[in-house]
Amino acid sequence: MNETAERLMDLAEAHMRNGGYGGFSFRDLAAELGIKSASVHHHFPTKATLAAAVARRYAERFFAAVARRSDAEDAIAAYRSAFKAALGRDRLMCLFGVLSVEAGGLPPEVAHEIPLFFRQCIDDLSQRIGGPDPEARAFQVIATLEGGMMLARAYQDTEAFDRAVAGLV
Amino acid sequence: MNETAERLMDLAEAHMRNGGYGGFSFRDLAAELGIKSASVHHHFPTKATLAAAVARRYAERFFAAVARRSDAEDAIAAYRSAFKAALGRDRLMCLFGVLSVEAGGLPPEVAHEIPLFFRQCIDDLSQRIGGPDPEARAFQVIATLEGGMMLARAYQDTEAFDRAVAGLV
DNA sequence: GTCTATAATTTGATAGAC
DNA sequence: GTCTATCAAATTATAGAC
Repeated sequence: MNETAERLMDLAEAHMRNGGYGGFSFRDLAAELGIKSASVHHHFPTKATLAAAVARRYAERFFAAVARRSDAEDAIAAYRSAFKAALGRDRLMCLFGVLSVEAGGLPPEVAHEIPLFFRQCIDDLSQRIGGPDPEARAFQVIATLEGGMMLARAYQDTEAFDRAVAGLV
Repeated sequence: MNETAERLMDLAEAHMRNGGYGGFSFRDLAAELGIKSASVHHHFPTKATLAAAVARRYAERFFAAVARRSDAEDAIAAYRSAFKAALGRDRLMCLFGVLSVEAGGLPPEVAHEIPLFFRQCIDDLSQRIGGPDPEARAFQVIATLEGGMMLARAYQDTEAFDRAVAGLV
């Protein structure tokens, strides 16, 4: 993977997680990188291709982060930490949270990635936690974390996330 | 309020809750109504004006529905019912959930409405529920409900919402 | 790998007739 | 209140030179 291609994915990811799929254009990315939009098409033939690649990379990194944290924390705490880290200082939304709500207007190639991410979240988390109905609990945990990110954006305050997810562990 | 204007708001709301603010154009609305896009501008001068009006109407209706349900249910159950009703058969997202994740790319006029809705949710719910820290609990409930809607969209299955929110009451 | 140039389409919006 | 006509800008994407 080329370094320019990776920088393009970084920029596209940040834009999508802040303003959605329709919130940026190839010209935006090009301008921010100091090249022309035609050059962006050299790395990613279409916007859908780019977005799908960004989604796959996001999922890969996310699950690697969760696995890394699972050494020191229990599973729910690991997911909570991973979501909190994704929120970060800029209060960026989870990429797949964005894609879910915009799903009805996305190219099929991009929408295709959405259930893959959430199924892996639920499956992985279900297997790691105990209790009477681990799958239902996993749904609740992921929902609360995604909703917590949303509230942090609505309030423009990371503390809204902390309040929303404090009761999880 | 004109009947055509209201139909335009209905269409715009459905589009936004399915594909986001960028997921429709004035021409789309006009075609679905059998008129021309220039006529849409007669009712709403700009797209931002229309979206802000839709947001205010959505909030008004939502809180009216919650209040109606609060006669027969406790507060958390009333909010859960209202969110479930909003999700409906078409698995439409909560409008303000959509706007929150897209906030970074919205006209200020539209983004302005976002915290108003969530503050009213949290304030109202906090006042109605008991427990040691009702505000933190309200954050958790709203987050779980919004995230539950998101999961229902991701799975294309309303039952994902039910599983996510089952443990709330 | 980047550029210039450009095509084809869509978009938000306006002017003015009926 | 709706229409025709139109505009200016933006968008995705392609062709071909360097």
